[in-house]
Amino acid sequence: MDTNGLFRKFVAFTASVHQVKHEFTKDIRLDEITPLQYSMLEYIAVSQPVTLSDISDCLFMSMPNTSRELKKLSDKRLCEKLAVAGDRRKHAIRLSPQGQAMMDGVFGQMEARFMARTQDATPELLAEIEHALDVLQASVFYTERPKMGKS
Amino acid sequence: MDTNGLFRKFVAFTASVHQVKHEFTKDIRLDEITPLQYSMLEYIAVSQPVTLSDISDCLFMSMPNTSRELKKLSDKRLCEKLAVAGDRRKHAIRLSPQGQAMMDGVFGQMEARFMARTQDATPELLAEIEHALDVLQASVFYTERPKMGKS
DNA sequence: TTATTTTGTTATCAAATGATAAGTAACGAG
DNA sequence: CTCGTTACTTATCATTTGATAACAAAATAA
Repeated sequence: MDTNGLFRKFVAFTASVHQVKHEFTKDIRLDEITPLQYSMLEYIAVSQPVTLSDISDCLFMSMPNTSRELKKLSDKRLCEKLAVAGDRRKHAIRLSPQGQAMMDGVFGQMEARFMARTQDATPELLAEIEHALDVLQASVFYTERPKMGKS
Repeated sequence: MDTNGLFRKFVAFTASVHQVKHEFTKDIRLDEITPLQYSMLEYIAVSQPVTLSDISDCLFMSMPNTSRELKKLSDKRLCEKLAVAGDRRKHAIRLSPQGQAMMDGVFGQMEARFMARTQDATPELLAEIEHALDVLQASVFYTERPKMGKS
């Protein structure tokens, strides 16, 4: 079968995803925040609570750099480190109310742009889009299980 | 309808795509090349021939920075600038044979990883994946038409 | 022809990011 | 308790990337 053609579609597709994601977010990044810091906030927003190691693993950043950038976010009052019961080395990282408000605003803008692209879609097409997202995430764009944590 | 749920899937999906793309490419980037330069090479490989402005527009880089980084790629003999008939300001940028060989190797590695994820898929699932890529690219992940060129 | 726009270049500077070494505190095994 | 491991921090340095100003050559318009 034409697996090579499928691979080419995969390449073109990932390029489009990168580009569209960038178009959706490029002009709504507040000052006070670098692109890397934004990606950390987005990750925290979706996966909170997280640990420093989670961020480091998922964003492919070294621990020292993760620590440094997170400190800047904490200094800006955009996220908080809470002690974790049971292991005092770890911190549960969450968005602060300000950080949550900021990310709510960002996601709101993104959602508006997303809906602008889907508003003319029929219910059938919407269902198809949702199904397509599910299929691809399950079969191709799944993320390797990171080495699991403990009990 | 649950457009909000769909948007959340969109957000999770784009995050997965970024991550998987990174996992596919992180350890096959040769020395001699920075991440930004790699993204330029990948874009050139897929869209060649391109102009400097094309790269600048599609990769959201300023012209001066695009020019600088492309010069480094040219110095490394990974791409070539050819004169364009009809407009001597423009250059048709292509991969050099060395650059093409390098990108062939990179895409080969990526394809192996892609196939590792799809080798157990039935022909029906493969068809479904292909259809899903088409649907999403047409309805959500299409890129805005940049201001068109000339005649 | 002259003026304006397009396409690209060069130079310079600041900021963001990556990499490494060294250190600390808490946990867990023996 | 001691030792090794985990989770994280601090400091430092080099590289990469982004931003801006100033320029030049070719095309296009007037």
